[in-house]
Amino acid sequence: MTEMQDVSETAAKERDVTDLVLEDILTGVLPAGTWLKQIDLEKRYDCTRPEVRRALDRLSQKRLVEHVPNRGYHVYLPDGRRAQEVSDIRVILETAVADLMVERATPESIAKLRQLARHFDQMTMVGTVLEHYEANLAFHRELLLLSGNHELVDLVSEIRQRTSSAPVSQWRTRARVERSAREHHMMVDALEARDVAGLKRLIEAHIRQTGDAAPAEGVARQA
Amino acid sequence: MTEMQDVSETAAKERDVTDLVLEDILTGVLPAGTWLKQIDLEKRYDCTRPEVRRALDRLSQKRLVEHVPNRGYHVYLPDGRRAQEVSDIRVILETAVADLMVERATPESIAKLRQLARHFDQMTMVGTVLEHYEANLAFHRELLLLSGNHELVDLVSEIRQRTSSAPVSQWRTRARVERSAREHHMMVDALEARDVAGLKRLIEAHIRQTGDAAPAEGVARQA
DNA sequence: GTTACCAAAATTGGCGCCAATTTAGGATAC
DNA sequence: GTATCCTAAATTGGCGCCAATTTTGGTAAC
Repeated sequence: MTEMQDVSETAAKERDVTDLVLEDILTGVLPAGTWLKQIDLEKRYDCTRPEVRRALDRLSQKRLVEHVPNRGYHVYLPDGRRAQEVSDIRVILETAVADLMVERATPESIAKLRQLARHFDQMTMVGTVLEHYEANLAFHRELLLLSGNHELVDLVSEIRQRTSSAPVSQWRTRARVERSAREHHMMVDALEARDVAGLKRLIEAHIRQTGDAAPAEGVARQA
Repeated sequence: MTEMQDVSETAAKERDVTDLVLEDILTGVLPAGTWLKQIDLEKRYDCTRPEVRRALDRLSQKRLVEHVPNRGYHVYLPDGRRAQEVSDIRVILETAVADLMVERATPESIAKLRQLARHFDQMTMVGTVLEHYEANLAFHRELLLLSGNHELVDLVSEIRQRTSSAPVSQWRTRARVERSAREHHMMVDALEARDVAGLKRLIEAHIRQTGDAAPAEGVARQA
């Protein structure tokens, strides 16, 4: 089992326990399969028993941890099929509104997206895993926000968390991260050029993390 | 405020409190805006205080009730824009996999869908609001299941609950319900005829509850 | 040496009490 | 007669204790 000493984060004292546990799962501090003992969490986050139980209940509702009656809670083991299905859903949702995003993009929103893409670049160099993760989240939130559908933004943020360890562990390789950073800028380019088809292709490749986003440049000249 | 007497449902005694409250919200027993006092719920469902609080916390995570600190929980007021956005999301998701559904449909699955559609018809005549609601849910679950994406099935079931009172209250009109029943059968027809475009059109009209199942070329049109 | 059983330690989870905050009603002052 | 303040009732919500179940370690029997 993983070490579970009290880390005494006085700065993070006031934040919600659920978020703290969530962060530690997403950043890989609590690896998949780990049994989350209530006493350990109580000490680790310096909180009370009911707070721990509320957090665990919420996370099990979000399907991030599994609850086994009279046995406890443990972090979900990576499920290849489920991860694939979540990716499929994200591709459907995020490409479906590509035309809306292009339609509603303004110079101001494009500038903001560029800034967020650059911020992600910076976090690649200096920044914790969590800051990096949140920078990525912020970029995609802002991009989706262009669709005008706030529920969609929240929903994607939600299901994105469902494949916890998989994407974060993939980020461990620097090559992968650097390509993600480049793809962010390419998406903003496609948006600026009002290239819907190219944007869709980029989004799909970005989510699937496959290499083939090749013919984006060629189509970009149209419109 | 609504009456909150103990209904003494001995049959439903063993079920989870969360589901019981959820049902009462979805069926309109607890109308939008109602303040859910913990003491009342305790008596109504014959359960303990912690159980009530867990249920309320879960429902507020699902965004079905709103939590106001030191004030309590109340059923979310209907939000037209949000309902519209959820509908848009459902249209995107359910039409996106129409081709997969046609591709994977077998004589057996079509027969099962027919049976579920007929079951919905029956519940139109004899059956409580809840049974009716669940019959509808069962049909759509089975239909979506054809896509092979289990996560998608769960996700749609989830977001379907986010517009609680709106769809159920619309069901109050008999004409609306009867058209829904007819549309179910038409969907199975389209599935059997392997008519992907027609199926998509039907699904969109069914979700949007608009009469025109004619020319819906785009996927996610927004007002 | 291995297996089965029993007991002790640990962990989960149900439940109720009490403090803190809010709300409503009444009394008093203007 | 009305507005304001103050008090009392009601409600929320934090917290800890204890019973029930599981796990683990040791011992004895085969």
